[in-house]
Amino acid sequence: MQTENILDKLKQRGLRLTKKREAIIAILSKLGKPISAPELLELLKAKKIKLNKTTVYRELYLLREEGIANEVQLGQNKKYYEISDEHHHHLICLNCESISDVIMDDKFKEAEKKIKKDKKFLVLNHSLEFFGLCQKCQ
Amino acid sequence: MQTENILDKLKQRGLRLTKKREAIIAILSKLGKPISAPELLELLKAKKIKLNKTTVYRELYLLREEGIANEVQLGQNKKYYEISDEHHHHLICLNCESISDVIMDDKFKEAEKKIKKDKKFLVLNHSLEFFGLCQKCQ
DNA sequence: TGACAAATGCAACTAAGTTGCGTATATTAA
DNA sequence: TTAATATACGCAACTTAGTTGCATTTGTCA
Repeated sequence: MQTENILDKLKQRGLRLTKKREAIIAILSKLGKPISAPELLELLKAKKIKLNKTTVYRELYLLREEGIANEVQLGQNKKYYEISDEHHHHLICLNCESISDVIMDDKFKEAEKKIKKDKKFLVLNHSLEFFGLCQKCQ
Repeated sequence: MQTENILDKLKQRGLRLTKKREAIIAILSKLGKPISAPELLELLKAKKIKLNKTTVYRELYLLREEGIANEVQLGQNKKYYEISDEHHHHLICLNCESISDVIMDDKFKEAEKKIKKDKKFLVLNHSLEFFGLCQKCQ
């Protein structure tokens, strides 16, 4: 989703268009891969955009509420955020910690039916991450 | 793996058999599902076994080093630990937060080959968790 | 039983994330 | 253009998970 479209969507929901909000959305939108709150804070600081960590956390929460961003857990002890997009998974390099996306033809529909049948557990979503070595680090 | 077998294995590696170590291993072994360090600490306290959180963290680290326990990330902001067993995945209830195991016939061998071919990324391991509602919470 | 390494405790610390509350600002209606 | 007001933001203090350094205790084996 493009930055402009996101801002329009937020405006339609009665939310304000502030410089700081735009900056956060622009970063998430252009980055194209998950980023953590502390990393986002660093990036904003590097771009000379002053804003408090509370604001960053609240903004990320809001973007999730509005269905614009997703939270993903990538093995570290912090959460990562990315613009909601086509359903995909991640490749996480155990050496350099780089993250990239991977789209898989969904093998899970069938598995989820089986889980419902065998375990009586209703699957609403799933997370799948691959850990290993990226091309550079092999 | 049974508590006794684990203790034998540790002894063979020159590690000591203490009451506290035994208590931690017994809990992990009998529980049969992932538990977090704070939860483990609570459980030990309830059983009147006094031990410091540093010890718990160090013990969990050691058990991982020895290949006896696994660390899993389940969407919360803490890590979970379980005795290493047959490769499996987890069902996590979004309502009551209960966790259970599920074994899937592995669909990933092929997917991992494709990732190697398309992305030049070498997969060493993966994590897959299903989020939804358990039978009670539906 | 004594020596010594392994195990444990304690206190102080870091890092991620949260909460309450007061102030500032974007937006809308006049 | 301005005034009202709800949203956005900052700040300080807090919580929770996890770590580190160092001193003390304890299991094991000779």
